[in-house]
Amino acid sequence: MSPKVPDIYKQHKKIEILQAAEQVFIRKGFGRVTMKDIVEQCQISRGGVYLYFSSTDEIFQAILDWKNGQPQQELLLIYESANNGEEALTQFIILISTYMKETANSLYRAHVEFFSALAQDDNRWQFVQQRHELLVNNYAFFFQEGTRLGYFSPQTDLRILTKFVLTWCEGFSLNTMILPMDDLQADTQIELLHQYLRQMLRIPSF
Amino acid sequence: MSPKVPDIYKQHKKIEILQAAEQVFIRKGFGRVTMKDIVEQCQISRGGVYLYFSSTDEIFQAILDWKNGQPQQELLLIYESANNGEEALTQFIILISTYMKETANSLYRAHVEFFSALAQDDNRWQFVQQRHELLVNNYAFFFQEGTRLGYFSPQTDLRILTKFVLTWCEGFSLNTMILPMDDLQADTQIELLHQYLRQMLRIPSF
Amino acid sequence: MSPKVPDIYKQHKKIEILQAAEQVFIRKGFGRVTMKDIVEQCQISRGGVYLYFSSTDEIFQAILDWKNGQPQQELLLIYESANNGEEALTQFIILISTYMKETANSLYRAHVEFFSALAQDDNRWQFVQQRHELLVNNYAFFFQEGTRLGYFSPQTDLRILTKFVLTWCEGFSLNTMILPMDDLQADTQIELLHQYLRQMLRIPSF
Amino acid sequence: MSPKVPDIYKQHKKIEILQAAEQVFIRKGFGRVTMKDIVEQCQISRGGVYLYFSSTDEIFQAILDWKNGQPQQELLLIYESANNGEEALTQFIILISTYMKETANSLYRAHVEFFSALAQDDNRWQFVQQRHELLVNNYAFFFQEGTRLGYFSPQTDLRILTKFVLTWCEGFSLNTMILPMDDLQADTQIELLHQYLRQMLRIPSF
DNA sequence: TATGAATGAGCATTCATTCAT
DNA sequence: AATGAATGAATGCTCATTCAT
Repeated sequence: MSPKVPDIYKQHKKIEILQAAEQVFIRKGFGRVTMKDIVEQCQISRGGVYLYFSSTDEIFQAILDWKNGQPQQELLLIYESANNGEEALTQFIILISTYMKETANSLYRAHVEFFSALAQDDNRWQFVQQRHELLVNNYAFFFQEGTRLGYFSPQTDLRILTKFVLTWCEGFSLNTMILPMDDLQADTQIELLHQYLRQMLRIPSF
Repeated sequence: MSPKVPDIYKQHKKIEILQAAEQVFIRKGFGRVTMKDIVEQCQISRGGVYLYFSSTDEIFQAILDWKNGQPQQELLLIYESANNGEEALTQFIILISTYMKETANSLYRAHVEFFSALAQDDNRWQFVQQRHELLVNNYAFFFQEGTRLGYFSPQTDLRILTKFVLTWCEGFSLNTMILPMDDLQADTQIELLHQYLRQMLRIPSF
Repeated sequence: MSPKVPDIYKQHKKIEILQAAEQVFIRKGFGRVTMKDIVEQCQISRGGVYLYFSSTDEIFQAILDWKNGQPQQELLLIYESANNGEEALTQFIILISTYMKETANSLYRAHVEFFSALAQDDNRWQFVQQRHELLVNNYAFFFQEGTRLGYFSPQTDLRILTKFVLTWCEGFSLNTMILPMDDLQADTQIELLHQYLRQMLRIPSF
Repeated sequence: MSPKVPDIYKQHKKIEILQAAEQVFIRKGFGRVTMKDIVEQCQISRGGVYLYFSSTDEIFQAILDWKNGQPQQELLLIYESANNGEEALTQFIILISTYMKETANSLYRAHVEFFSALAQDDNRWQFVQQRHELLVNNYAFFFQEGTRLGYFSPQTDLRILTKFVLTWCEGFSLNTMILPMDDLQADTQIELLHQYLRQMLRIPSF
């Protein structure tokens, strides 16, 4: 009756499956992925996968949870190398533009498909919303920390500014999926964002 | 020799199907829609629908084409009622915020799902890209017209500004699908956009 | 009540359909032919064809009947140019080898498919058998006529010899469909048949 | 790691399906057979059959392959009981006439339909041709063996004679499908073949 | 725990046939 | 007589899910 196999083993097996499944989702998006795809990538039997997860939905969500457990530390590392607001902001811009440009070959495609396919009565909206909340907190903290360090003198509420920026980033990521970089004029757009933030954060000249 | 039933009839029938299908796509998104759903909504027989369209993909694309055939005239109507740049911009903001807030219950969800599910070797990317191009042209024309009328004195390239704004709008629409308006702080974000545009278009004070 | 359109018109229309359908059957064989194929080839409406025939089966059979109405006169024409048994037999061999080699691109393929697909309880076996009977009669008559003319001195019953020859021809036609002429060694085989007949008909030397 | 269910099991299951399918093909010919028919005859689920074969075509071809794997040994067994050419030839005639008379209730019908329905661009012609080649080799070997044993003194190339005989047999099999034995005068025709072979093989009188 | 053969519900698609015009 | 849009039964095929081993 008592579990013979310790939870740690189960956890390990689960992660093994998630890693394999992630590759599938990156490759095929969300909706076209079948259990067969995942099973084949895992090198585990059909029934085996079902012992741990009972649908592609569940697996995908588990991947997102798992990834959330590895929060972006990179943002705050900026302050270890930047000596002033200008430098910090520049590094910030470089960082997020790197993220955004990767979307075409990342889990992002599947992610967008996943929640745009969510039925309105689905009970996973909460999950999606919490994820978004975490993201906002993470980014807002970057600006707050910059302000605390005297790098930024924001002329507006930082949380709302963060949301504004993330909204733009969301759109940019989406467009990255659709358009060639040229059509998007990616770098010029990013430069506009850079200017905007420089101004909104009223970075002291020096 | 001449067709008893003119092409206009076929066109009408097609549109009948598209209208029904649109309801289905709004309700269920893109990927979960089956021909059966559409057939049932149409009140036409299985074979009847196949007479006009041969897949959900084709129907969805036809809906987008059909909608594209009714381009947004509203943007340019603004200049018929607005007396100065400030008024024009305000009306512009109101208009797009209306559009964006509607996304949750519109075809937008299905649209996002449609292209995020597009396989990389799909030959419909071109279609999606052309659609985007049209949108950019449409919006850019609004700003150009405002400039020609002396309402705006843009301090930056209008086309790139348009893209920047549309990028943000894309993100906003997406977030509208995910988040309750409150979490999104929709109006406050829109206000930020308003300020940004007011400044970038250097609307002359009066 | 009385027919406004004379039968002659109906006949003409029927033959129009049969001619078109024959092309389809030659191109596609029997089983893969749909009413749509025939309708498209005819340039007549779907319903129009149904006024005259109600299935592909019926059409195919009508084609065979129609063709049967044009019996092979060529066999007997041989006696108008041949001056002796040897010449008659040679012309006979040339004639049938021509027929048989044509099978790949003729109605023969469809014909074989048609009756091999005939269900055992089908009431069209009789039709097929009558057709075969006609064929035997036609060929037997050639040999009888040759005998009457003193060209042949058959050492066996002519009717059974005819059947034997036709059996071989049937197999040869079939193989023509399957094999390249080279593999079949067509001409060498035909030469064997020639020799066999020369002997069985005991063509007087001269 | 090692498969719990060995390949032998899969092979067995395949053969189970083929046996059931063969009954269906014998009963219905080739073209009218649906997967549903085969599924029902197998007493296996729809998906179950698809696990092993993905179309009726594939199944039919597998049946032919499987049958080919059991080559006709009977021909050569003749030489174990026959004491001279006359006896060998007589047994040969009896054997093939038995084969040919069975065609009406055998797979032959389906076989004829199968290849007469083959589209010209089909890649299975090769398969059909190889099958024919095998058949020729098999029969030719019989005559060669008889010659080696001194039973036959052929006055013509044995391979071409084999082809000639097989051509006739093909036609006879076909006619067996179409005609009642009486109309065909089967035994009399076979007697003609017997005489012909006796002569061509110049069986030494004794 | 783990396996993978088997299941069968469910959707896509075709096509002979009808019928209002 | 002729049309061709419309029908819906029938089939092919896939895939999530189960279960005996």
